[in-house]
Order: sequence, then structure tokens, then C-alpha cells
Amino acid sequence: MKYDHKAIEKKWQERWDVAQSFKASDSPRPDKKFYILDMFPYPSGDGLHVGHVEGYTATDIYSRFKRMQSYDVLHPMGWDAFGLPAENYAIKTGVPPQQTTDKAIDTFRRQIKELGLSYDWSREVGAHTPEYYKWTQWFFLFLYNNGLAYKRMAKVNWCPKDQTVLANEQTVSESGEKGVCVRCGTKVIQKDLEQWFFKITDFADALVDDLDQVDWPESTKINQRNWIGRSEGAEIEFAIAGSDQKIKVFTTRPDTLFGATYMVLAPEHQLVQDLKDRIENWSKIETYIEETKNKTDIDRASEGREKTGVELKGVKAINPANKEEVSVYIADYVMGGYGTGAIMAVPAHDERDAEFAAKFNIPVRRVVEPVTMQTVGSSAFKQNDPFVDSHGVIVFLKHWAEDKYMGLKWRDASDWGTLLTGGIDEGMTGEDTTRKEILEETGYKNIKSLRQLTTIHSKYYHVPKKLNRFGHAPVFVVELADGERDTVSDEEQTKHERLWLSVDELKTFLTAESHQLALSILQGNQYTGAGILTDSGKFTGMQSEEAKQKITKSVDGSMVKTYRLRDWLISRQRYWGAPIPVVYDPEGKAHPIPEEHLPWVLPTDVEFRPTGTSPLGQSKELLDRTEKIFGKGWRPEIDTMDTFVCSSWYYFRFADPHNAQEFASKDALQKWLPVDLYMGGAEHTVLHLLYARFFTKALQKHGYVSFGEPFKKLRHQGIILAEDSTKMSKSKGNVINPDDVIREYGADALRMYEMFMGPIEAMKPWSTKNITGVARFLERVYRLQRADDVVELPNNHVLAQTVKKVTEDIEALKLNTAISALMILLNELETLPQAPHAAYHTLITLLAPFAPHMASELAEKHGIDLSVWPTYDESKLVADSTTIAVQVNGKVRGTVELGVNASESDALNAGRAVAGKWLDGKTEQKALYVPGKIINFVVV
RNA sequence: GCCGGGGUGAUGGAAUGGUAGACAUACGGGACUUAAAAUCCCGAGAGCCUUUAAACGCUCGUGAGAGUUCGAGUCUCUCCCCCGGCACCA
Repeated sequence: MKYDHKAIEKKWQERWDVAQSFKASDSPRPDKKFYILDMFPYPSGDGLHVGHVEGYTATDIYSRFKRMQSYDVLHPMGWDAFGLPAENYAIKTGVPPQQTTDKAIDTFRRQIKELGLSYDWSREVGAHTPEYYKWTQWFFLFLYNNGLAYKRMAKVNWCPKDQTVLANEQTVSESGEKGVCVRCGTKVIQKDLEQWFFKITDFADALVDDLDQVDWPESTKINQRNWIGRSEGAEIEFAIAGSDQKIKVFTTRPDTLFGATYMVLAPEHQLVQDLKDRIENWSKIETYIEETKNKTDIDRASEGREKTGVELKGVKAINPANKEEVSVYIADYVMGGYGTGAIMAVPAHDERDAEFAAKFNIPVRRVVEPVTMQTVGSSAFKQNDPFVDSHGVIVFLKHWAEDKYMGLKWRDASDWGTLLTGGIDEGMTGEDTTRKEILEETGYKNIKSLRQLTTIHSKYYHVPKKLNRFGHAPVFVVELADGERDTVSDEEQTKHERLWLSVDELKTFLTAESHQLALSILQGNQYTGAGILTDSGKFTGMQSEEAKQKITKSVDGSMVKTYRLRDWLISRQRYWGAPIPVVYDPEGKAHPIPEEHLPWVLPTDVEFRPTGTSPLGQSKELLDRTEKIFGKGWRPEIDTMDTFVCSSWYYFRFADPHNAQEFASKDALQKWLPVDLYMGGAEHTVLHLLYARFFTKALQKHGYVSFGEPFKKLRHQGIILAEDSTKMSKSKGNVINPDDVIREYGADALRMYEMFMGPIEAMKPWSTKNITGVARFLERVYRLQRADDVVELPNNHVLAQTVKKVTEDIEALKLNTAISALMILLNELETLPQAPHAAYHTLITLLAPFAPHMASELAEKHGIDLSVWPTYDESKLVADSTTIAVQVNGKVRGTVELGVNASESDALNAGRAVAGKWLDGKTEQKALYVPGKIINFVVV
């Protein structure tokens, strides 16, 4: 009998809907709650795509699994419904965003239900509804009242033809040209507007540090850290000659202060204006400032990085270290918003400064030298010899008299001169004794280098001629012992790009010339690493790390932390967003709208076509409302909020979605949050995650929540590519529509196929023909005959193993291998005339999270209880006997069938019998038996 | 340039340091059928030896090269290539 997916899936979807089967408890047990969340989607007019299906199916399987394990599960869905596409569509067609959005949501909801996803629909929220954005506005007020929201001038991308503000992603034309309007191709200019900011930088440190507490993909954490970009350095003041004004700079390299031969201010730096009277070439300066203003950041970066700038004639600064006068420039390679907006430039030790100095003929002064090889004795080494060489080079030496080794390696300043010594015997491995001793003796933390130490035992010692991937750390592995030199032909050397050295060559190499060679390997004459100071007054001879502190102190500077992270600009000159709850009095002063007037409703009497002002500026209703409530002459704020604001707190709302008094009650938050598992794509989430974490930290600081991280565990689903392994796109016409797949194969098959494709986080191509694999599997399950009488499965361990595997794999979200385990069980059951009772029931139960419709149908038919997740008997996991391989010298020479309780000698004897012909006439040196794994004989 | 993630059959992919290629797709052969579809069974990494043919046997094989180990897809080092993110951040 054929499985009728259409009828059966419909039947169960309707039942689940009517019964509200997945409604979350109002009183979850604290130790048994699980909040499983998907990133709520933007309901695009194109409907659900297969990428959504992947993530949603994974969390659905996990949710159903957790429910079967008797957890109280909260698994909600909502809509990130404000945003640009609906507004752009409105501009084109005049159809109001409300309409298109509601329609899109209906489509999404229908599609999601047709996938059999187990959401609690009683908690559905939409960010565009007044009930929701009332609380988005409340969050604005909350931040404002706590000094975390403020207003200031900021640049926006402006299209002079369309008379509209453009988002950054709208400044790239379809052909990829940057800095132009996406619609009309006009060159985008920069315009200053008063805009609102959230002070996320107040939490910069916590946002970096607390990443250690969460179970997230390492790469996502790294992206967050990079985005925040915390760096430690010094602030140092340079006096301006003949003035009491000072230029404050931020530098991570105060150790190079003596090499600072000029300074650069960002063109927008206030001091440039303050110094106007002293500047002799003001008109040139003014022109340059004007030019910079009209450049977007994209321009600044895209112009080939050719350095430009103008000297401030008549202004000189004094290097506080050596009291020398240096000239001052403005240049757009220095950013106003980072550090102090001014730098001391050290052309000898910074690539950018070097480029600029070359162009403007500014003197270069070297003040840091790479540490040079000083001691390669001809006598035994002494423990305390300053044994050093150049540029992050690794050197390992074998002591030629005492058969001991000495290794040395560093990559950066903090590693400087670390000496690895110790009595390391030939026989030791890097794994145990050596590592331990070396760690204790030197405090050296880099395990990798210890791994390297074991390499010394090997036969080959090489010097790569080319730079390795660190760009500046060629690896030297050498042996000074007399004796074997491998003779290698010139071709061989060229082929492997290695330089083989005899002991004699090595001696030369390691002395005077070694430094020069290392230098020549390195990039030209530029040295940006740490080292030993030269030409730096009393600091000469000091190491960089120490000098940083001491030099900073000597010029009354201070050590500070600086961040790349800027405050979050939330103003959008857009219609389809949450209105910013602010009004202006007749003097133009901003006032927050009192909470009792929320929601501050988005008006509908606006045109969507750009008219040079934010769309809300045209609303008569909004203006009237403002004057009516606040008085004559008052004006409303006409910008709306970035949609990231809406998505920064929605996970709180799901805990208590209908609360009219609070964004969520403390009680509900206490019960459900934080989110236990959060699933979403990796592509656009750096900002979302950062902003959500910021909101949580702000709430925590003011006592609303008791935790600082909203998402305990985060996983990403990968991108699903089209069949030709390119990105799916409407223009290429290679988009797969889930509706079509469901119609053809059913929702269960689609769900299982997407999970079976590969690891959830991997990027993988769609393949329609591969769906037949899981579709066939489901058909075979449906056809499988269940025995009426009780029979034992001959290979009962297969059943126990399947339960174990599927349970562990779902827990780890390795759903592809969980499914293949189910397939193996089915294959096994099909070898029998009829499937034994217990095994059949277990199969259907294990299948339930993956293919809930079919499992429910079969469960109903056979009276199977799907509410309890199966367990397994540990003792049944192992088969009575196993086949293990017999190796001789590591090569497989046969297999042997061994009972579970076979003794080592029995096993080895059985092995000898099998491998007899390989052992004859040889001396057995070693015999290994690893139970359940392998037998290996070492012979010579 | 910097930071991540990868490289395994024709394809998607499996493999706590222990018989590489599970599971599936496509493919080849067979059964059933008037035929096709569906279904079921069997085969299959590359090469060599021998041979009518096969079996047996052997060698090689997880991007390349080296190392550690009784044993490496897995650990260490170097090199090559692909993908993603950031990018004048001092």
C-alpha cells in the first residue's frame, strides 16, 4: 500500500493545530525547561526558502526530541516584519507595506505549518504590530533614561537625484560599482544629519569578555571580538611648538616613540579648526577637508590606498621623547572616530606611515632592531646564554657534546627570547616528559613549539627558503651534531624549496650572516615587529615590551584600551519601521514621549516616493497628534528605528507575548530565559548577536534580568546552494521552492532530506534526485511488516546501538548520521520476514522527531506511544563476538572473529594463526592487542 | 594583507589514533513484467600478477611533501589550492 503523504500530513497538521499540541507550559519545571529558538525571519514576498527549512527542521527535531525526553519546551516563531524590501516595493507600486507584509506572513505561516514544525503558535509575534513595537519604543526610552541613547550629527549616504538616504548596501550598483545609488547610479554624497545613537560602547569590555561564557561556534566568537576590536596601547601628548595646545595620540607601539618623525591628524579633527590662525596654507587645508567630507568610507578604502594628505604649514609639534620638532599633516588615512583621531607616525616601523613618508619625503628613523643571533657557541651552551635570532625565527639545536637539545622560538614580542632547554633524551617523546619539564622550567605556553621539539628526533632538518604563511616566520630546524648529512640533489632542493645544510654550512649560516639572510627573507627593510630598541636615549637596548611601559611613563602618557566598535546609529530615514518615540519643543529640544502615550503609532497618511525628507515628515496625522498632546509648535521625530532594534529583544517577548504592562514579566523571564539553543545563519549575524547581547547587558545592569548573555548555545545552519553549486538566486532561476518539493515528496521527505544532506553547518548543494533516497526510506518504513508475536531480533545489539547513536547524534545536532543509523536499522529489520515488535516500535519512535507525520500515523495504527524516548540496555550494546583486523607492521593481513571475553593471549594466538605466513621466519618484537579494535604484530 | 573554515570514490557525505569510503545518490548486471515505471537481489577506489574469465594474492590510495607512532584521513611542521568574513583601526 502506497504512502499517501498529502492526506496523512494534512490530517496530522490539522490535529496538531486544533489541539495546540505544542503549546509551551506556563509553569515549566526549572531544571527541565528548554527554550529552543530560531532567528525570526523577515517575511519576504518570495516565501520560505530551503535555507529556512534547514534551520527550522533542525530545531524542530531537537524540540520534539526534548519533549519526548519529558522536557518543558518553549519553541516559538515570529516575524521580523519591518524592513526595506516591503518599503521599496511600496515605492515601486504604491501598495502599502502593511499589506504586502501581512500577506507574506500568511504565506510563511502556511508554509511552516505544512512542514509540520512544532511551534507554539499562541506565542506568535510580529515586530510591525503596535502591540510589539510599543515595547521596542519602550526599550528606546529605557536606554534614553539611563543615558544610553543620545543624539548627534552623523554622516549618511545621500542620493542627490532620488533625494533620499541610502543604506550602505544600497550604495553598490547591480554591476558592483561602489559608491553609487543602487536605483539610479548617481554618485552618492555624504550628508550630515542629526541622528540617534545607542551607547553600545559602554559595554565593549563585557561584550568581549563574556564570550568566554557561551557555547557558540568559535568563528562566531572571533568575529564578535574582531568587530569590537579591542586593542591596548598608550595615549601620549605632543606639545605644539609655541603654543600651549597639545595633540593627543593613541598608539599600540609607544616603544617606537623615538622614531616618530611626523604626526597626522584626521581631517575632521577639531584641532585643525582651532589652529586655523597659525596655519599658513589654510585654503589648501580647507579644500582637502572638503574633499574628504564627500568621500564615503568605501571611497577612502577603494582608491587604491594611495596616500594623500597636506602639511599644516606653520605648525610644528614636539616629540616628547627626544624633544625634536616634527611636522604635522592631515590625511584621510587617519580616521576621526578611532583612538584620538590623531597619530604619531613612525615610518620605520609602520607600513602605512612608511608609504606616506616616502611620498612626502619625511625622514625615517629606525629605533627597533630585530633581535640578532648573538651566541652560537662552539662550546656547550649555558642555560642563561641570551640565545636569540631574528624575526620570529625558530631554531632548534642539538647539543653536539652532550646529546641534549636546545630549542628556541618566538613569533612576537611576548615570546621574545624564550629559551627552551632541558635534558631531553633521545627516546623521549614530546608528548609526556619533555613537554612537562619544559613547561615547568620555562613557563612556555605554546604547546606547538613543543611538538616541534620532537621533530628534532627526525632525520631531516630543513630551512624553507620561502616565507611561511605567517609572512615573517621562516622555520629553522637544524642539527649541529656531526655526522650524517643527507645528500640531496639540486633538483630535489629546488623541488622542495628547501635548503639542506651541512654542519659546516650551518655554522656559517648561524653566525654573522644568519641575520642578514633572515632579513633578506623578510619583506624589504621594513620591520614592524618587536625587538630591541636602538637610538632611543636611555631606553636603547631595552626590549619592546618593557620599553612600551617605561617610555609611556617617562612622557606622562597613560596605558589605555581602544575599541574599533562605534556607538550604534539607529536612526533610519525610512517609513517601514518603529517610530522613534521622541518629540521636539518649539526651541528644537528633544523630549522623550512619556510611556503612557505608547505605542507611538506609525501613521498611514504618507507617500512612499522619496521627497527629500523622511516619509513621516509628510504625515499630517502625526504632526496633529504631536501638537494635540504636547502643544502648538511641537514637532515629532520623523525617523524610524533600525530593524535591528526590533530583533534585539524579541526573544524576551516570547516568554510573555501578550503582556500589556511590560515587555515581559520578570516571572516569565525567570522561567524561560536565557535561550538554551539558538539557531540561525552565520552570514548576517555579527551585528544582530552583538546588539541582542548589548540589550541584555543593559537590562541586567538595571535589574530587569539576572543574566548577561541571552543565548547559551548557538549553532548556524549552512547555506544551501543550487544544484550547480552556485548561490540560489531569482535572476538565475535556480531557486528551489519548498512548496514544490512538499507536493512531490511530502514534508517528511523534505525534512529528512535536508537533514541528511550533510552536517548542518556546512555549505552544501541541493540535489533533487537525492531526495529519492529518503523518500524510498520512508516508503520502506511504511511497508515494513510488524510481527504480531514476540520475536527477538537476531542481532539485538543493532537495536541498542541505534538507540544510542540516534540519541547522542540528536543531542549533538549531527542529524545526518542519526538518519543513517535509522536506515541501518531498517536494513537490518528488512532481512527478516517480519520486524519484531520491540524493534519496530523503537524504530517508529526514533523516527518521530524526523518524520512526525508518518511516525504519528504508524503509531496510531499500531498503538505505539510516541511520548517517551526509548532507552537502551548498556549490556546489549556489544555483539557476542566481533571481527577485528590483524595487522603485521601496521598492514592489515587478515581478520579474526573474537568473543567479547577473549583473553589477550587467546586473541594474539588467533591473530598469529591468521597472519602466520607474514610472521614466518621473522622475529616478533612486539605484539599488541587492543580489545575490540586491532591486533598488531611488529616483526623484523 | 589579516582572521576563520575546508580539500576523502562519478556525487552528497561517514570514520573516540585502530579493516578508509558507513549511509545514500548516480552507474553496471540480474529478477519480476508483453514492455516500462516501481520494487527486490548482486557488483563496484585505482592498478598489478596470473588467466578464456574469475577467484586468490599483491601494490598504491583521504590536495603535496616530511615528521611522531606498533598503527595517521585523524596529531605536528612546511607548501599548494578553494570558500567565508574583515580590511588604511595607528
